[in-house]
Amino acid sequence: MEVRGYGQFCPVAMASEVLGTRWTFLVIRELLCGSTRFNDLRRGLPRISPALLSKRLRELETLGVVARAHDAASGNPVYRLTEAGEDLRPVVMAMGFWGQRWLESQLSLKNLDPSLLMWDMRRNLNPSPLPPRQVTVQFLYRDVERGQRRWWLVIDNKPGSGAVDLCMIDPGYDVDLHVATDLRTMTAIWMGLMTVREAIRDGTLQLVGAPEIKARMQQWLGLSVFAREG
Amino acid sequence: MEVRGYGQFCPVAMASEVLGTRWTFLVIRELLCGSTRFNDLRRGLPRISPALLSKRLRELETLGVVARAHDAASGNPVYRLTEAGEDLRPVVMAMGFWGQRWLESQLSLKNLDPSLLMWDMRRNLNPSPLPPRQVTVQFLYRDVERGQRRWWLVIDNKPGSGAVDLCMIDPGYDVDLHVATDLRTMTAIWMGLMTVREAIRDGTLQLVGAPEIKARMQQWLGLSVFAREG
DNA sequence: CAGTATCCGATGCGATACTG
DNA sequence: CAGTATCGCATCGGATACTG
Repeated sequence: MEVRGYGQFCPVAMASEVLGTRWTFLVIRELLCGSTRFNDLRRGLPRISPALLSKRLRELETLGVVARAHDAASGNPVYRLTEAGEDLRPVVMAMGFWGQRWLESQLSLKNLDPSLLMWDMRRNLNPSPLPPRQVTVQFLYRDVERGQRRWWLVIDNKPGSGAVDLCMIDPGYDVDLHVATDLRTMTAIWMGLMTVREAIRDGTLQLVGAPEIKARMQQWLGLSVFAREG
Repeated sequence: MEVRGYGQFCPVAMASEVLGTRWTFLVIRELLCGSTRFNDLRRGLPRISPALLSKRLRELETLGVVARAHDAASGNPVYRLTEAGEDLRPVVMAMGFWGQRWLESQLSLKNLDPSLLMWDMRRNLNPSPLPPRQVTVQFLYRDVERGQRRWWLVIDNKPGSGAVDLCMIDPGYDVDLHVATDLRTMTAIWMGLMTVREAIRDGTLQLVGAPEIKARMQQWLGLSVFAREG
């Protein structure tokens, strides 16, 4: 049971463990979230083997859910959802809300993973509440092993941009905000199980840095899409 | 690929073939439709082996989706959905609508099965447009092998009742309406892909019998829950 | 970067038979 | 009626290594 898990805290993953063909819903979720390249998909699904990902993509292609193409510029293969694939969004969302509501307490916080959390945060971050310049936020997970303890989000928020980079090695920029917490707390916030304010009051989250960035963390931190109604 | 099919025309089955753990969504569908006993479930899932059904029920029980109890009167085991299980309805419906929309043309009409169709019709039949007395409708599928060619629905529509019986052997009552068609046509009507009126006009469906029952067939024939929006 | 190739143990699951 | 027991093949899928 344990060995076969997806190692993900995402509610879709938890629902899929019993209901779904292995990895299939998660591949679709990654595509729905906007990943298009093979190794981007692998990044969102760290435990999938390349052989199986390839197989799943071919199956979904046969089913008419995925279309394989080549990027005009780079010539790299890209995978996109067809209209039928996009239409699976309600199914995946329904699974996610159900998992969030009914499986969260059992599984969510047993499948912590800093890289998936940070990768999701990078993807959903909302730069608009941030000042219109480059912003660097450092995350320190006190309870995580040395190699994955520190992360940097570098948000290029100059007007017209909005790109977010995720680094595991110090990018060298001045840090605008230091976030220190434990992985479980940050994941719970991300899942909408608690708020930034509550975590600060509990003493499980500390913020040091620019007050205007600190104050709006709950806003620029885009929450998991399943966090709202859960 | 063919041997592993569910042999069902239900859109949930078609969607499950690729997306779901084998049989799991269909077991849930049966429970959502109101089956509670082991052999009722088997009836709605003719190709499942008893061992696998048993296994799935135990898995769903572990997951908190199904609760096993004993019928007070008979002492027989009954399986019911918990609140979490009922809450899967949106997921199953989303899968069904998706399957209906995107997989229907490929698969629906390749998985014809008279017993499943009649069993579904029995379950969803709406007696209220029928006269308030016992009504017997005979179905004749011209293209089906002798053993499954003829079916009778006996609707006890006396005030306060509403029970529907399905027979494969002549119950001996006077038949109020004779329906003669082919299996594909009747399935298409059931799926909402065509109407009774259209089938009559095409000449693929003939009705002989009481005019008031004939005229309201589209009404008393409750359609598949996926027929509406598809 | 984007996959294939190969291996092999684990399991999934269908078929059949049997039991309280 | 409501399952369990057993068998055995097929496939699934993880790990690892390799290729254009």
